[in-house]
Amino acid sequence: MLKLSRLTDYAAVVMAQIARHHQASHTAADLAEAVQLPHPTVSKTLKMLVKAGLLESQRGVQGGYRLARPASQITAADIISAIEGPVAMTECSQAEGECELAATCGVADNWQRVSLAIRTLLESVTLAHLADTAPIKLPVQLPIQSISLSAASA
Amino acid sequence: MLKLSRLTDYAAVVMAQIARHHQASHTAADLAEAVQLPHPTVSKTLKMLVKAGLLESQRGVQGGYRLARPASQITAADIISAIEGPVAMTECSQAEGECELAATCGVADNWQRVSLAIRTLLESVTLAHLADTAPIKLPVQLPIQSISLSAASA
DNA sequence: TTAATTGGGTACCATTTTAGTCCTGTATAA
DNA sequence: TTATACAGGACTAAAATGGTACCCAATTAA
Repeated sequence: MLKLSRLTDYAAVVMAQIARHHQASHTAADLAEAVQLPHPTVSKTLKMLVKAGLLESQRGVQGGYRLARPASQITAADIISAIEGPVAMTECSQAEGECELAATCGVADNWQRVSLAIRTLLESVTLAHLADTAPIKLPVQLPIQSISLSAASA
Repeated sequence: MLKLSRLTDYAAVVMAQIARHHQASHTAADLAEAVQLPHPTVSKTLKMLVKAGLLESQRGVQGGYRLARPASQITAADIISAIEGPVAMTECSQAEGECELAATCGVADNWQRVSLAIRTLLESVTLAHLADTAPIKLPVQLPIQSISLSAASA
């Protein structure tokens, strides 16, 4: 499936919710209500997003969460890595050559290039795009050109 | 991480191995030896690839596995979906609107577009590319243009 | 026709990952 | 000072994943 974990999904939904009302501060309880998910789970997700620097939090009365920067400067890749860690398709495309099968593998390098292309794609999609109810019409063509999967030939 | 399962990784390595010697028939045992993985695991992977129509098998003496079609006509997306099922980033991007949170979600459509872009990218990478020890220099720019993530605006 | 070879299918178990919950602590504003 | 709300971590339950074993089916050559 190559799919996102459920928590990552929640994170995107919650971030979009905050982005649509970015002027206000949102409590975990309000957000949980808005997106119809259990409070503790939403809370956990929010904490991860704070730790990743995508949200800022304020404790106490009138506290809550706000975007740490404009939605146009937060990418899908940011949200995914906040929850799941770095975007990479294979174990070996993140850690440095720790794979003892490297000798017989023969596809590692090319997987890394594919990985890079996907990462670049995800970096070109912003929270502003995701939160928008209109279809994305972002310039995805452009960043992909800069990938061209031959990047590693340098 | 957005990562492939380990079996998918194995599948890619095994497929690449077969692709590099596509004239011969490969037994599960030979392949397991070549890629240094346990025989039963490789065997299981091979069966999935056969079921997906990417490999053909021949039983009996002198039997083994061969590519069902040229490596240039087998894509990374084919291999991934053979093992993990359809390439999709979220639950709801494969099944038809079964998500009861759709009302409060608000990001489903856009995730689907991202999903589509990734799928198209993976479809543009062939087994021939993966098996090649030289860096991929494939025309990834072109298919991406056809995505442009505005496809769903139609 | 029979024996050896090789894949096919299924069921099972162990491990890991994921998800969800709870508890206790800390900061803040009224 | 008290109610509110986030911070951090521990814990548990559930699910997915990976790996193994076993027995069956097909093919071929002697």
